[in-house]
Parts: sequence; C-alpha cells; structure tokens
Amino acid sequence: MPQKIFNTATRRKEIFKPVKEGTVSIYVCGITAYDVCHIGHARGAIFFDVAVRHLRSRGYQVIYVKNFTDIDDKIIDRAKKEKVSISGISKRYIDLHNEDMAALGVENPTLAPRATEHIDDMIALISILIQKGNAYCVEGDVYFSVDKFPLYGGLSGRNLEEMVAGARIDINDKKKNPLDFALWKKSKEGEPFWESPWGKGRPGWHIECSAMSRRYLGETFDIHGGGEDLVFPHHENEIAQSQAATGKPLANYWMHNGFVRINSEKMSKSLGNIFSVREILNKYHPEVVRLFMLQSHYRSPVDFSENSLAEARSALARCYATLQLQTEALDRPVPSNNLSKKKTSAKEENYTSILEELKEKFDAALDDDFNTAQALGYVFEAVRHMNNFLVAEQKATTLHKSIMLQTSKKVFAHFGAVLGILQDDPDHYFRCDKEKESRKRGLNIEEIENLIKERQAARAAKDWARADAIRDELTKLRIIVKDSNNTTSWIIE
RNA sequence: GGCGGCAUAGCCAAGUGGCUAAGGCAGCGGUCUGCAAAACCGUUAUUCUCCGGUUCAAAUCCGGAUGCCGCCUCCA
Repeated sequence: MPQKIFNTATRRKEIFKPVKEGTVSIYVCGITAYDVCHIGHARGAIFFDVAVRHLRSRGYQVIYVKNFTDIDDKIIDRAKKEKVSISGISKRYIDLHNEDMAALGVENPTLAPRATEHIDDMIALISILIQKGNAYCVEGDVYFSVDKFPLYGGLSGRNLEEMVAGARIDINDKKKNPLDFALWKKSKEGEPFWESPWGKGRPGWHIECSAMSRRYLGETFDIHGGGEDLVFPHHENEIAQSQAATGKPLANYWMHNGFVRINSEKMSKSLGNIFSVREILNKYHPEVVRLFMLQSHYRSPVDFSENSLAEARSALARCYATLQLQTEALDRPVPSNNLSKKKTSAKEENYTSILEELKEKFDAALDDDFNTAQALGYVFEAVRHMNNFLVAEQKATTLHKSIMLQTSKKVFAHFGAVLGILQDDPDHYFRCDKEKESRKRGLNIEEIENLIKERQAARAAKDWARADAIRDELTKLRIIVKDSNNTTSWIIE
C-alpha cells in the first residue's frame, strides 16, 4: 500500500511520491528558544517522530530537519528581563528542549540547525528577492512584497483583498501593502545585529526556515510540517519567499498537527493553563504521554486533562501486563524432548498468522496518513490475542508455542519501535509507574511492601481475616493487590 | 467581518458509499480465587446532532439548520 499524506495545500489525502525515489526530506518548524517546552510542543514532536519512524520502517531513507529559532523578539525580551545574553537564553532553552525530547523518547532529527548560524544564507536569499523585485528596502528594513507574488494565500486559502479588509492588520507606513512582511529588521539600540547590505539588523521570523531548508534539503523537498497555527502566516510566507526566489515549489506536501487543548479550553498564557513537558513527566511515564497523543488523529484537536492521561496510563499498563506475561513465558525453559513429540495444530498456527496479519494492518494504518489511532487499535487487538494465547496455551510445550512467542516478541517490538512505546522493560515500567504514582499521592512504597509481606504471611497461615484486613487497608489507598500462586504483586489504581 | 474544521456508546476515539460501526477507559455477567484483584470469556451504539435530497445502498456524498472550535496578532 502506498504512503498517503493529507496535504494542507490541497486539503486532500494524496499518494506520497518523493522527489528522489527511496528518500524522504522533511523539514519541521521547531521551537523558539525562550521558554520550556509545553505539552503542545510535545504533541508535534511525538507525531513527527512517529511519522519519521514509520517512513524509515517502510524502507525510506529520511532526512529530518527541525530548526531552532534562536533570535527573536521574545528571546530578546527575556534576555533583557533576566539581564543575561541572548545566546544565554537560547542555549538554556535549547538544552532543556533536548532534555525534554529525549525524555519523551523522541529521536533526534537528522539535523537541528539554528537560525543564527545561517544569517549568511538568509542574506543571500533576501538579496535574490530584492534583485528579482519581490522585496524592497525601506530605512534599513526589508519587506517582501506580497503583490508581486500571485500565489500568495494559496496554502491557507485566503486572498489578499479579504485579508486587507480584515480589521486586525497592523498598519505600517513603511509597507507598500499592509500584508507585506519583514525579511530583515533594522536593529534597535542595544539589540543584537548582523551586518548586511541594508545596514545593521537581524532577520525576520520567516526567512530562517526558507534559508535553512534550502541549504539542507534543496529548493524543493518532500514534506514541510508544523503546528496548524503556522499555516498562516508563517508557512504562507515561507512559500512566498522561497518560491519567488527559486521559481520552484518549496515543499510538495504540507502537514500540520492539531492543537492540544486543556480541559476543552485553548492552552494560553492568559488562561494560565500551560503544562510543561517536565511537570507532566514528573507525574507520568513518558510513554503514557505518547500513547495519549497517538490515540487521536494528528490533525484533530486533542483534549488534555488529568483524567485522559489517567486513562492512557491504564491502557498502557494493559500492554505492559501482557509483555510481562510474554517475558515470563519466554523465560520458562521448554523441555526440548517435548518439542518434537507434539505436532503443531491448525489452531495453533492460526495464532501466529493472526499476529502477523495485525502487523500488516498496523503498517497499513500508518500508510494511510499516519493513522496512529487505528494503528493502536491493532496493537490492542494483538494484546488481547496474545492474552488469549497465553491463557489457552499455558501448559503447552509444543514447538509452536515457542514459535508463537518469538513471533509475538517480534511483532510487539515492531509496534513499539514505530510508535516509540513499549520500549521499557515491563518490570521496570511498573516500578517506575509505582514511584510516580506514589510520589503523586504521598504514599510510601516501603510501607506498602511491608504490608504486602505481612499479608503474605497471614495468607500462608490461612489467617484470612488478617489478610483481608490488610487488603482493605491497601484498597483505601487505592492499591490493588494481585495474588498468584506463591507471590503477591500490587499496582496503584 | 473573512477563511477553515468538528459533531460517532457513560467518557475518550477510529472509520468518509455496501461484510457484524475499530480500539481504549468505565460498567455489568461468568471462569479463576480462601474471598478478591489481575488475566481470560461474554456483554454494553438496529445506529453515527437534527431536517431534507442523491443512490439499489449513506455515519460516509449534496443542501439546509443547530451547537462547538480554530485561524486571520506572537503562538506547536
């Protein structure tokens, strides 16, 4: 099945055809380094991470570029406020960003260029635009002339007249058209600057992406991505700059991820409902966040709440419980003399083929515009299927059982590798989960373990009253006790 | 004012013309268990906001209504 991608530019799902057979070049707009990453950044990062992982698993060689904006008004403001250098601010938040992404299991992009390292590329591009008459210089500022670019508005589906008629456009006397945007800004007193043919100044926001994508991916590359808010004006302006300069399309496919909402409200500073990645990772295993994000389609808004994360946590625990059973089954030695004696039945073979079929469906779901929600549906079907198998075949020691376990191991490894979940050791996962949950609820793991031990002793002595009393006590703390033949494990509800 | 999106079970959420409307969470009945829990088995939408239309056939296409949301200003 060919890869399909919903292209913002055409508002349609299209069959993906790379510029160069077998490779994918992708550019995603990264962060402006002036604050810590929030859950919205996490969504975009996780989604594009999965998209790239999937393309790679399908055999494409992917070049993934995600930039850092390290010069910008907000960074300058913050530097002023804290009385530190601009590079001090940007370095701090780039480092924190990298930590957060690593914690979320987001793989590093192939390249992570910074705007300030590409000022020359930007100046070169702006010069071309001036030369071609698409840009003009006024008192040290350089503006892009939207009237000279007939395709302007094509990506976001707007036209110039309507936008000019809109009341919210700021009127600037220097601009020929109110929609013209800055390519280069004359530096103000005390601001950082670079020398340019138009005097001392710094780049406008949009030009960096045009310059860096051109440098690393060429004039036309495959996929350009970002959050949906970037469609206008940022990506519209990038297209205008790049295509006016090169005469070629900037990117063939435009992908935009939807926003994260908080309890059905827009996440914003004024509402004070911004959740940082680090504060969430303090409470939840990173894969819970990934699972939560991937359960919705990337283009839909996703509603983030304590409750929805808790649901994702239960769902992930279900997967790890199965992996744990699987690991135990794999560790159990199978007497080799029994293997040869028993023949594999059709029913047994069926177990393996269903798992392999689910893997195919999983990949096909991701081929279809990266439908991670549907792909996860197949993961959970595989979980149930595996549980069935593990219960039904518990006592079996046939050759098939070990084949099935190996297949399952392979299939779940594939699911996990593509979605970036199920990467933890199950025991470690549950331990980590316990630590986070107990910290959150002010529980003491040691005390709980002691109670569990006490209860086990009571059970061994068949002192059911005592055992039940302890269990009731633990239940009040929302701790679930799981007894098996000779051990007792526990989880936090 | 302009442009765009969404509405599917108690909750979350796939599905965009035709097999029984994925999956998760929660609930209920059963197996298991000292009793539970976990796991497993079974079960929970004759129906996809409403009203019209197209079609042999629509949650899925078209028109209209209602409700919610996003972008147009820095924003992932």
